[in-house]
Amino acid sequence: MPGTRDLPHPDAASLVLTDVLFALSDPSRLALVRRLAQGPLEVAACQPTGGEVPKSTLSHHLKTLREAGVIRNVPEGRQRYVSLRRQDLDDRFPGLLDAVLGATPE
Amino acid sequence: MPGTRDLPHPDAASLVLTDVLFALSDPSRLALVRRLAQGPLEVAACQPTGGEVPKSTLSHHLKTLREAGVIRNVPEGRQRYVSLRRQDLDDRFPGLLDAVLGATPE
DNA sequence: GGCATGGTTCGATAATAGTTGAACTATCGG
DNA sequence: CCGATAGTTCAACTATTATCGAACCATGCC
Repeated sequence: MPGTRDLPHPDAASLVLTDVLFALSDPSRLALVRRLAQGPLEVAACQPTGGEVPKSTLSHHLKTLREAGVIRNVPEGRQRYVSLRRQDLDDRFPGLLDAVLGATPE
Repeated sequence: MPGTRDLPHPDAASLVLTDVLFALSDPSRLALVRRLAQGPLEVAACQPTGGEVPKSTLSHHLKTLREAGVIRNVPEGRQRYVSLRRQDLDDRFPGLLDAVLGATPE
């Protein structure tokens, strides 16, 4: 029975602001979100540019972002696609994502 | 020599996004920021409505917000005035504060 | 089936953050 | 000067979060 690999995602209406802010408050997670703003990535491609991070560490950050409702993580064949829940975030917290992504890096 | 009671505040240009997001990611701190959006308060008035919190705990939260550049905390006679650094935040991270304050509480 | 691939989950440990009482500092009113 | 007031800082403890190896689980290909 396929589909057992689906991970739980909060639905758009129940996103909690402080959870989202916390998920975005980590520099490595925020950097990933910026990259996801340009399009979905498979998990392996979520590695920070330059440095290698253990799979388990990366997976943990993905979990934090997913449980806050910032990203979606769906199985696709042997891999998984990670994408930004842009529309859901915009619906729930209008302007928030734009403000975060629009801020100058430093 | 008065003025020794001044606490350090980061200047507007050097605010760090992840620090601001982290400071706002705590429910009790965010609740305080919402109240400060309506005007400055003395520290004693920063107590959460209803429950009493030890002074040291409140002071710690104020420190987190101040060091992130979210609030200003200035001595005024025997007390201190706490205010939201709205203009500085708007300059540095346009739209962020509005999005956070505009979000429906739940 | 057997095995490599792509990832999550578990468990342990290290690091960071929150909570609080007590000590301390500064100011104002007698 | 003395005491009360308004808050910060310190130090100790607890709780949450981050990191990472190892175990585990599906999937796809041979």
